[in-house]
This record gives sequence, structure tokens and C-alpha cells, in this order.
Amino acid sequence: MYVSRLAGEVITEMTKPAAPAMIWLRPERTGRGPEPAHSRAAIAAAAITLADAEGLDAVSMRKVATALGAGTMSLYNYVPKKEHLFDLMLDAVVGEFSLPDEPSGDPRADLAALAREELAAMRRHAWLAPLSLTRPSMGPNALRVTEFFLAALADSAWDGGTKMELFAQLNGFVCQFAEWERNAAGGSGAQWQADMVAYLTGVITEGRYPHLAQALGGGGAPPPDVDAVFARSLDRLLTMIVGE
Amino acid sequence: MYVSRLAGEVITEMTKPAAPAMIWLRPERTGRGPEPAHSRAAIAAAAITLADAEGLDAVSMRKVATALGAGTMSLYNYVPKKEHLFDLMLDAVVGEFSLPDEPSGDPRADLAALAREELAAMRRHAWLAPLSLTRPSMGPNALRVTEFFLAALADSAWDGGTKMELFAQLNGFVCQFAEWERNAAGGSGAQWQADMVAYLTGVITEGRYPHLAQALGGGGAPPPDVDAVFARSLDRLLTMIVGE
DNA sequence: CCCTTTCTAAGTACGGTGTACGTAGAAGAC
DNA sequence: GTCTTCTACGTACACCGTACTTAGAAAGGG
Repeated sequence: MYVSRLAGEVITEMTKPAAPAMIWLRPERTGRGPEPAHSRAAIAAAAITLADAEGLDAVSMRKVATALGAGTMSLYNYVPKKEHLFDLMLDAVVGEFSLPDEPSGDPRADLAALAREELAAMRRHAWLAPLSLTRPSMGPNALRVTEFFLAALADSAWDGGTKMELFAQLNGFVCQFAEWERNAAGGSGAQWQADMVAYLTGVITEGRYPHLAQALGGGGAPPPDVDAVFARSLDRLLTMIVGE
Repeated sequence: MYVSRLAGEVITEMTKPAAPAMIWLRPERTGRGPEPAHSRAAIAAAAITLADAEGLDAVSMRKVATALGAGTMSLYNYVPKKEHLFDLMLDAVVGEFSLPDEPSGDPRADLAALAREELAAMRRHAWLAPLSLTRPSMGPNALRVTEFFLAALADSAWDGGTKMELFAQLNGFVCQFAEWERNAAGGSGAQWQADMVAYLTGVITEGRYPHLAQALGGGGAPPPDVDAVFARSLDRLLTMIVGE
């Protein structure tokens, strides 16, 4: 018995690549032991509430666990690595998107709706843009959105790989816009903004960067309507993606 | 004396916004006390060497300080916050770019050269893409590059704000490509890649995401020439930026 | 039915982190 | 020469992710 168990372990170590490091490869419930006291959705919700209130840096295993009313180390039964907590958060937020089940047949409208949904989520959750720029995010809800994007481009001439790349580019664009918008609105604190202004005006008056001076000076006052700026930039990008 | 000093402090606290939180607003040398034992360039170099060798997470104030042969807390005279260390690293790497002093008059060629220079830097430094996606980076070298970008687009019809946005978009594109390339090459470890394959094949064979299956299945084998993929994607983006 | 297996829950502890604070001394300014 | 302002550095604190361990609960096989 001892020998066979040992052999079994050796075999699993050889065949299985250790343990699945990706959280979506672990079933939420194996059906054997006692019923888990928390669901992935509840864990993600707790972490999201925390991040919304105190910022992404405040999301620690300890704080999430206590917010759930659990011991710190109990959380590791659900989330073996902290990264996985971020994966849960990302996918939960993507699950908030309200998208039609089928694309409408107008790719430009569909992709614009998707982009707007993403921007809205990033406005609700300040931590979303930086986080989703860092991590790939391939959870079930992200897959659904990816499928929607690809379905909208079903009649496009791009090959599959290019479509995936364009999807990434669209996401990246929305993330960058959301961060720009937040900074422009003073989201990084008055201190940071004041410093930035002082620094850039100093650089500009130095006179060594004429083009920069012109680019920043021309639009010195922030444009009145950020949504219009978003729409224009998005339009440029969508022309690249769907043509016309 | 005590009173006046206290009054002075109160005044500085009221007039000055505390202390400049941005590192580029602090002069490297004030010229008063003893000469600093380390330069910003040396500090950045030490941090970069560390990040290249052991990854960005290994860059800690302690390790950088000991690499410089300094006490941990001495480093805080140069770099009051850890974020600033990242700023130094980013700007030092941007300083590696070899760009012509003046744009050639062919915007497409100039921007392509810039993008290629960025990609090369990201290939040299695995931590560059994730880091520069997260932080704005407005150091002196970054300003030089921004000026080059704007100079190349001097005859463009875009307004200043749009040009800045397009610059961000170009940078974002290169970062994303660099990360995609690294992941495709197995840069995140064999474990992660194996899990990703297992997960996606599972999802695909499930049959609920036909478009995703087609997009991933069509290009199942990675394209032979990543540089060609980069060139094609870059071309798409440059057409959006410079037109034609 | 019991017993074995496999799960969950939780505590303790370790090595690491950023950095506030205080002290000691060196070099320019008057 | 004295004052002011800088640099250098050690100590200390709160917090982090998580390896390891123990105790107990629920399902599966006989």
C-alpha cells in the first residue's frame, strides 16, 4: 500500500504538470469534502468592494479574508495565489457588461457598444484599467466578451490571429483613455497634478521642445466634453478595424 | 529663532504643496551639503541590472541600495518613494534609444523607426512593457522621444491633443506586442503555457464559443516570423496615424 | 453501516517589504 | 568661525504573501 501510493505520487508528479497554476483550470467544487463556505463570486465581490473603497493596493489576502469573515489562510483554499484573486476580480467585472447575445450585423455599432461598456466599467472601478493592462484575463466572462467581439467581426477579412490582436488593441485603447481621463480629472490627487503642471510648464518655457510646447499649449484648457474625445478616438480606431 | 523657524515651516507648508512628489521636479544636486556619493544614472543602472537579472519584483530598495554599496535608507535621499525608482529606470531605458536628431521628412518611416527602437528595448528588458504600461513616464529622455514623435507629425492635420493620444496609442501597441511575443515564446514559464493550452482547448472543444475556436484554431501554429507580424500590425496603426 | 479518503478551516511563523524617525557628521554660505 | 543644510545610515514598525500544521466535516467504497 505504501509502495503503491508512493508510485502513484511519482506518476502524478510526472504526468501532471505539478498543479494547475491557472485558477480557471481548478473546479470551484470537487464534490468530496465539506461544502465550501464561500463562493468565488462572493470572494470576488469582497475584493472588488475593497478595491473600490481603498484602492487596489489595499486588496490583501488578509483584508479580503476578514471581509468575508474567514481566517486569512482559509482564503488560500479558494485562491492559491494572490494573482488568482485579481483574475476573479477582473472576470467578475467583465461579467457586469450588458451586451446583446448576438451581434447586430453592424460591426461598427457592436464594437462601439463594447468599448463603451468597458469604459463605463473602468469609470465605476478605478483599479480596472491598470489591472487589466497588466493581466491577460481569460475567465469565463472574458471569453464571452471575446466571442462577441469575434462574432461581430465574423464577416471581416482579417485572419483569426489578427482579430485577436485587434481585440487587444481595442481593450488597450479603452484602458489608456480611462486612465488619461482619470488623471485629467485629478484622480491622482491634486499634488500630482500640480507637480505635473509645474514640471511641464517649466520644460515648455525652457524652449527646447517646441513641438511639445505647441501640442500641449494648443489644448491647454481641457476639452469640454471627454465623451466627444472618446467618440472621436474610438471612431479612428474602429475605422482601422472594420474599415470604411 | 525657534519661533521664526516654526513660522517658516508653517508658511512653507501653506505655500508649497508639501514637497514635489515628482522626481523630475527635484534637482539632482542642490549644491549645498556634501557631494552625493551616487548619481541618478548609477542608481537607475543598478536597478535595471537587478530587474534584468531577477525580474521587476526583485527590485527592492534594500537590494538596489546594497548593489550600490549604500545603506538601505541612504537610497531614500535620492529616491524618496519607490515609484521614483521606477521612473528613473524607465527614463534611463528610453535614453538608450538611438534616434535621428531631426525627423527625416517621411513620417511613416520615422514612426516605424521609433516603434522598432521601443520594441528592441522591450526585448532587452523583459520588465519594460508591463512597467511602462502602468506608469506615465515623463522624464527628460521621454520628453526627447515625445518631441521626436511630434516633430515627425509636424505637418499632420491632427491637433495637439490628438497627437499626444496617438503617441500613447503607438506606445501601448508596442508594449502589447512585446508582451504577446514574450508569452508566445514561453516567457511566462512552461507551466503557464501548458495550462493556457489545456484551458483553451477545453473551452474550444466544449463548443460554446465557435468564433473563438475558429480564431484560435486557424492560427494554431504560431506564425513563423514574429517580425513580419509586428510589421503588418504596425503598418495598420501607422496608416491610422499618418494616413494614406 | 463504518471507515477511509479527501476536503475545508484556521492558527502560527518566517522572510521579505516600504519607509518614518533619529542621530552623526561633512561641506557650502555668511 | 559659525550656521545652515545637506548626506549617510541604523533601528524599528506595520504589513505583506504564504509554507506548514492541526483539527474536524462530509462524501465513497466495502
